[in-house]
Amino acid sequence: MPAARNTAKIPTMPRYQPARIEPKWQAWWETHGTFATPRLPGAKKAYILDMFPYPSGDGLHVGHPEGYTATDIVARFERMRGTSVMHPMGFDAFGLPAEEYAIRTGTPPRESTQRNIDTFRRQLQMLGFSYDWKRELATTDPEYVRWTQWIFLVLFDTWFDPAQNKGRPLAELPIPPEVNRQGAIAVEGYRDAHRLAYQAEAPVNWCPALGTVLANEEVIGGVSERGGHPVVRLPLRQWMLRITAYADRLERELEGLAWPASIKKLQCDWIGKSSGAEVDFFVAPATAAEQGFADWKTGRKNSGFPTTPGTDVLRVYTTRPDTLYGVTYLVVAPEHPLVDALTTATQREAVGAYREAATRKSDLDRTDLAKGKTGVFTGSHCIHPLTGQPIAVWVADYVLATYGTGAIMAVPAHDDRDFEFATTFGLEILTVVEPLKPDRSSGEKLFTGDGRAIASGPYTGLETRVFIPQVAGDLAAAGLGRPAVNYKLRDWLFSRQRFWGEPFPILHELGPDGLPTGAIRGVPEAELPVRLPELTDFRPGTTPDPPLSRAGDDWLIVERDGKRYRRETNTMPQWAGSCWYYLRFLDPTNRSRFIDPEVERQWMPVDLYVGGAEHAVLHLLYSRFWHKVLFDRGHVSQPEPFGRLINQGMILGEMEFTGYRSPKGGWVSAQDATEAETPARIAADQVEKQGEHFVLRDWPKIRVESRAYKMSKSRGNVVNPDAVVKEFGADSLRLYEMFMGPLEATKPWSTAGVGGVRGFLDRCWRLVADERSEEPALSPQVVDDPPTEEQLRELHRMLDKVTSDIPALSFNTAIARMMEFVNFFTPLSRRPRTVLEPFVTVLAPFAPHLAEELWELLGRPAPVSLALWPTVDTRWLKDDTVEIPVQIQGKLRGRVTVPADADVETMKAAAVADEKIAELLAGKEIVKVVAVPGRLVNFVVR
RNA sequence: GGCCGAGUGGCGAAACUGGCAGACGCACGGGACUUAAAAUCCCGGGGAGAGUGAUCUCCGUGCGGGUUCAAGCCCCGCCUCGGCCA
Repeated sequence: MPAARNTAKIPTMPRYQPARIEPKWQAWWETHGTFATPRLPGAKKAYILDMFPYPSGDGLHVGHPEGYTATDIVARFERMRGTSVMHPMGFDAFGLPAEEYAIRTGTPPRESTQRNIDTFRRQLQMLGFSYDWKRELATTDPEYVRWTQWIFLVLFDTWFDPAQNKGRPLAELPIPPEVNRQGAIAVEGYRDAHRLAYQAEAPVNWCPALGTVLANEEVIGGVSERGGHPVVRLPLRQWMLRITAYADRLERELEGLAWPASIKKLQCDWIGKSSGAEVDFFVAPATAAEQGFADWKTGRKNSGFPTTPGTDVLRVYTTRPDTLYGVTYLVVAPEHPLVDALTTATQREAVGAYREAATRKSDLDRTDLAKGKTGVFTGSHCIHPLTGQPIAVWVADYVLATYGTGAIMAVPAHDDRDFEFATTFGLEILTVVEPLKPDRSSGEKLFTGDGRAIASGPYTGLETRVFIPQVAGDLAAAGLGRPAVNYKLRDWLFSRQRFWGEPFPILHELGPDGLPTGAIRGVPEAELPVRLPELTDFRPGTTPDPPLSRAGDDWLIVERDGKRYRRETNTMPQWAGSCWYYLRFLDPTNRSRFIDPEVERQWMPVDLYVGGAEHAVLHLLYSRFWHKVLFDRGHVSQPEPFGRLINQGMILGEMEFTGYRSPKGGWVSAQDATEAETPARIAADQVEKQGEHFVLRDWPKIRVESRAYKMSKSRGNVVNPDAVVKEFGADSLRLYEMFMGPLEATKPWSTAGVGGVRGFLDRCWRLVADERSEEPALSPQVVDDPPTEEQLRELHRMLDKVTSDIPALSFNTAIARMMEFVNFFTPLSRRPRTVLEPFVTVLAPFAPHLAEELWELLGRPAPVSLALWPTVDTRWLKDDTVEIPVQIQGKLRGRVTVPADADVETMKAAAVADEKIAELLAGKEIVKVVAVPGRLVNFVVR
């Protein structure tokens, strides 16, 4: 009994208990279908989309909820303003990590993927996001794969018509008569060669450790982006997507998008449009070169510039045709088709060895400026089209076969790489451009900027930007060259030799001998999806032969129309599923189409797309490409999928202080630390700031480093959302992540900061709830008094700020303003209900569980999540009077209070009337008075 | 090396179009309540100096210049850090 009395002494106050109210409201929303989205939007729609996550085995990290909370706030806000909101979530579930995990543990990928998805879903639901979970999808769902494969077949059935600058059905591809004459097989070959999805024998990045071919962008510094395994180059039959055909549109149509300028620029640079000219250099025959060149030049004058170069010329691409007179040698890529023809007998051995070595290098190794240049002379010369001089032809791997024409004219005086190469091999350097303004660095032989031509025959004296079009025109007129545009963008290597991806819906015809004939056909739409076979061993092999080729004949071999076919055994890359998921969300259960056109037309485009900047280039570029193809083929109504894009910043780990211990013991100042010293973490209370740096409190001579690091398992600074929710609640996590700083900024985590916003939520609770009652009850301080003018002013200013900050995604300042509101009302013993109710309403998007609970306490019908957003009464935004600063010579010297709408004269009069100002102005001549209504008065005196 | 972004109190930050620098929060200090502590509520915090005092003066947004009546914000030149690309 005494024990019971003891516990009773500590009152069981119904404090703010997130662990109780959060699951309660999540269940309520689910059973009431609160966030279900209608098939078609009403008068106003908002499609608010997160980049869906890859469900890794580690579960959510705190970076995920940052963007997700931002979109959730906007979605909830828009809903409360009567907008039809589409806010779905799903999972990007194919891909390497799941497969690696599966191989490691022997679990089929589908099982581990499903487990990971369940974890992610649980964590997302625990945070109270207002997704319409009925629309959930995973890229691995057979019904989703079906339509991914269907879109592939659209690409397979599309050719790009350069004349119309759009993709068209293959049936509309004009077949040239000479192809037609060669028969049906030739026609099929011609069609296959024009498809947007085509096969090519290409040197690929084969990674033996991962057992797959990787895209160029997945290879970093000669090793795989994932895992850091070595990559070698091998020729292999691959599926390619002709994204280069859309390079021009992908670049130009960026313009109208509300995307960060930096992202647009990244995409633009990735596409890498350059304009310049193609120029033909006549290959000098061993004998009678001069006459041959003269004849060729005459012939060209009459015939013009041929579309494809013959074997008598070396065609180069240059962005600087104005430097033509500075060419001192030519370079062909090791893979260039003319290498053999150009190589003389004496050089054959050296060139052969060089080409062999080049196959073992990645493009990066070859083009990296930091690495030394290599090359071999072919023994041949070409004739300079304008000067008639013989120019030596070299083979060097800094020229890529896949860029431009695979050959360049080297101008060492005006190009970095040519300069380095010429210096290495002692080749001539001819200066033909000089800077317009001779600058300090003259004497340097290399000048890559624009300037004025020198030693350039008839063009001498021209400025670069005049020279280029002029010489390009002259070359074209002479049949020696033509203006040309090039892109850095390569076609997209779309096949992977892995198990855990979408199978290609492609069949390879087999001849009577059981070998492929080369003829291919798509799997009929009605037979989709092509499912992955059940494999007991899904490991990649040691050769590029894909795991699917080990499937039994029951999967591998099919018969159609009396012919035998073998299924394609490559799988699609992880990007495939994420290319179109935003479309499927709109109509996730449609069994007859990938999306209903009416649904697409009414919901698209995505109005707000939030995700990490790591997808700035690839995902966004690939999606745009697919979308444009679907647009061209009439399957979607808009040319671009994502209207407004925001990249949320990275969340770093907690701030760390690092000191350095010398091997002898004792500390070494951070700026003197070397490899010999061991870094050690130091607690925050052991350091203090001294000037620019932090030092040890006890040894102020010892500097320490202070920095926040990226969260990583190895560093042990990963913050787990489950733990944060357990300690502080989901609303606190949401609110803290939004309060940390601007959404797009990189910012360090602070657990104390989470406690801070939790404190705010506690105060919100106490503002409305009675702490002393045994059961949750309304505080007696909440009363039906009419609010005072001052209270209305406070309310409407807060409302105004929050209402304008949410669409601007300035959540940190919106929350700060709500805190001010709470600080204002907390001390009041009588808090008018008519002020608290609108507050709880605007709190709802940020801390939805708490808001629902307070709403219920206030006796209002749930859910506040769908309550009407309060209207700002602008009457209360303006004060009658304002206090404005008065400056003299721009320095603050006093303040005066004037009517808010005071004009310039009134303000001046009020300022000079101020006792102190008058005193300071006495005896001075007023030269000028600057008065900005409502802002300030500034006297300029002499 | 190139491109992009950022440097503001002890810390995260705010400052709308060039107009009172530091809102809001953390941490810290003080007070009220309490036997005490926790919790809560209230108050105070850029720096230096002067004054018994309400106050006053000077300095202050990475560094050096510039434009302007007025610069955290615009211009020129640097430094440091971060991200992406090479």
